Order: sequence, then C-alpha cells, then structure tokens
Amino acid sequence: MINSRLSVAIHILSLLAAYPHERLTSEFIAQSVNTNPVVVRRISGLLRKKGLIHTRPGTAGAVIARPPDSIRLLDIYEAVFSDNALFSVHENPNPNCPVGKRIQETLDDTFVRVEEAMKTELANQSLQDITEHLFS
Amino acid sequence: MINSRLSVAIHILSLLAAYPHERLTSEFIAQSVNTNPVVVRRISGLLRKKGLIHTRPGTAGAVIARPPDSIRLLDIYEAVFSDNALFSVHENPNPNCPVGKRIQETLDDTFVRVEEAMKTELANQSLQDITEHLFS
DNA sequence: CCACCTTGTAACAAAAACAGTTACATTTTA
DNA sequence: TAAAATGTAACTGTTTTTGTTACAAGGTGG
Repeated sequence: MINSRLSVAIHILSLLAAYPHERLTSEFIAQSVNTNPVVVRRISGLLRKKGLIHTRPGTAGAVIARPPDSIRLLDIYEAVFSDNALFSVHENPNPNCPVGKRIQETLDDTFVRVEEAMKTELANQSLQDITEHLFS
Repeated sequence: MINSRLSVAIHILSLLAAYPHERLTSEFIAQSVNTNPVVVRRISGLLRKKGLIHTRPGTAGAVIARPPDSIRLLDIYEAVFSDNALFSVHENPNPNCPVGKRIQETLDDTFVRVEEAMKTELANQSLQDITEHLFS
C-alpha cells in the first residue's frame, strides 16, 4: 500500500482550488487535513517545485498556480513521488540461476508497463474532476 | 513504493514454471531469490491458497498448479495483496471543512479507478510472458 | 517403523519507511 | 522592528517489511 502523500497533496490542492482568491496558511490547511503544519509544508514544497502552487518564505499562505482543469492527477503524482518506481524488485537474486540472472530486468520491464497504465489513468483525471465531485 | 512481495512471488512461480517436472524446495528457491526459506514459504502459502501452486506439509517441494499461460499477473497480485487498496487515504480529515468532509469518499472513488487501470494491465500479462522474456 | 527431512506457522528481531514534532534561520509585512 | 509565516533539518515514535529462530506435524526412504 502506497503512502498517503498523494492523498494529502490532492487535499491541499483542492483547498487552494476552492479558495483561489485567498492565501491559505499551512496552519489552516493542516487543520483541514488533520495533521501537522510541517507535514503540509513538506508536501507543499514538492508541489511548488513542480509549479503547481505558489508559496514564498515570509509570505503567509499558498495559492494555486494553474487552473484546476489543467492540473492532471499525474502532475500531482509526479510531484510527490518524483522518480520512485511503483513496485520494488527484490535485490541480489542469484546470478548463477537462469531465473535469478534475468529476473530483475524482466520485472523492471513488466512493472514499467503496469506503471504506465496507472499513469495514463492518472493523466485522465484532473483536479477539477476532484473538486466537482467534492462540491456536487 | 510497494513492497517486493509481488516480485518474489513472480520469481517463485517462474522457477516452478521453468522446472515443471521437479519439486523445488523452499531452500532451493530461497537460494535463487537470495532470501530466507521461511520468506519463500510465507509467500508460497499465499500462492497455494489461490490455487497457483501445490505444496503439502511433509512433502518436499512445490509444483506449479496451472499452465503458465493461464496465470495472469493479476492472479499473483491478488494472491499476495488480497484486498489491500493501492493508495492510502489520510485519516480523520476535518468534517467541519467542506473539503475535509468529502475528501475521503472522493479519493476512494478516484483511486479505485486508478487501481482498476493498473489491474487491467496486470491481467494482460501472463506468467508465460515473464518466462519467455527470461529465456529469450 | 523410525530417523531424517520438509512444510506451515508462530514468535521474535532487525531494518526501513512513515508520519508527527521540535527547533530555528530566513523572509516578509504591518 | 516586532510578529508571524515559510523552508528545512533533525529527531522521535509507530508501523511495516523483511529476516531469523524455533518447533510441531506431516511424509519418505531405508
């Protein structure tokens, strides 16, 4: 089971999308998510690096940087997981075994295809789809 | 990043598929995977419950139970992850916030669709595809 | 039939991953 | 210039994952 960073990131962006004209502080967002403000700032930092939100040291609050219908869930996924692979492959299989020798490259190939399928679906859904569901 | 149980499970089944007429012990398999025999027996137990392999207390070795082209990677995934959701959703968001109130059900919906896309691709690939790649 | 080997499983241990927290330098602004 | 917020490092507690020890119970071959 994948950790909850994507879940929290979408929560943060949903708030910013719902209040596009306000600057929401990490303290305020943390109360909605029910976590610590530092956790929010950590994930906000990843979203900022990807250009999805604007924040600045010293200036209170975050603001969404792009229209919600232009933000794909894949953008958010890539922001919070960067280049992590979806599935781990076990390390150091036995190179003297015909299976062990090639299992890693084989699984890498296979798992990349699975990951691509997942990412395609993440690309099909936008932040606006989320907010529409939230407020309908 | 998801743990390596699927990776190890596919390794085990690849060995059994490669040697369908031999009974491979957990000790032998563990040496190919490079882990402890108990780890192999734990995962083998999950594969047995799903009817993918045959093992019996007292009798040495495991044998594959179905032709490799009939075993979808989704079967293996479901064997080792049973009913785990793909993505975690953060707990106890603030019910007094319009986003917090509905974010969980919304994300549940969304993440189920993503999971379905991933499972569809896992269903498209068989154990035989893996062994063909291994031995080509 | 009995010594030997294996599986299945529980219990424990070590290591890694996660989430939460404290602390504080830096930056802005009222 | 005092107050307040961000960014980030460092640390802690918890949970998950993986590895290990131990052993009962089931089969096998001599």
